[in-house]
Amino acid sequence: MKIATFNVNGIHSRLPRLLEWLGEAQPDIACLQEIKTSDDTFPRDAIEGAGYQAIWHGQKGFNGVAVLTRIGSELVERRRGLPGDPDDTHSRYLEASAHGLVVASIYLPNGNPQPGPKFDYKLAWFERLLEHAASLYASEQPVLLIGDYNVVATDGVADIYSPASWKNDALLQPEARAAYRRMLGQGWIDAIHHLHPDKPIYTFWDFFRNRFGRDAGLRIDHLLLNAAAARRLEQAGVDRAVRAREKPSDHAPAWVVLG
DNA sequence: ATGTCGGCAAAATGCCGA
Repeated sequence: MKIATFNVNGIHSRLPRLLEWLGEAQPDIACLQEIKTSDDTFPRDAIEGAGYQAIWHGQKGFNGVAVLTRIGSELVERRRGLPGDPDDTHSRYLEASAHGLVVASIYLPNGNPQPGPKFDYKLAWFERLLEHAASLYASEQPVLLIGDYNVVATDGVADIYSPASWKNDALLQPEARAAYRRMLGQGWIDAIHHLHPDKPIYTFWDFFRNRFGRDAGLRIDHLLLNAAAARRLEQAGVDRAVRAREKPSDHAPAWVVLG
């Protein structure tokens, strides 16, 4: 069973790349982020043409998350949006049951510039995620919280090519890292780190300054597994070739295989 | 400070968010 996450950075512009990747990678479940579309303009027909059904939580112009599974398999929405703030208008969380798993597509706020209200929102959103994640962790069902966490866990080369030019960025700030560590402290396993602890396996390369060409990448898309899911973890990786194609997203798909 | 994208409003360029 293959479960993937892909920040597409605009599902309309990225549709050729997305369909091509679905055909090649054949994930059983795919979580998408930054679909940047209203609910009524989600490209359902094109995705069905590739053999996938979807649920989505859209938003005009920004954010937006989706969960895809193969047509005919289980896909039941459990929750859209995190509890804890009824005034939050951003579409950043979508949780589903699929293939006997609980899976959530997560688009954590970027938080730049920091300090400031956007960084405060990032930390407040993270607190809501932590609270909800604690209740999910204890599930006897396998649970996967996967997506763009917008956090570089450490300054190590497995997480970032070089922290120097990012040291003031929201993705590296101690408060964001502390929140991510608290997720791990609940017991969640960071699948890529767990299977490849010392290897640079980046998921994002900024469009600026030829950063993909120089492999100046960051690992910010994470697949967090509860104990029931981690017991079944067999493989984890990143489809970095997708980032090298024409009109790519700035992220590459990341995935796990569960037995 | 700078660079490059996607998407939007609204007239084709400037804005925001990343």
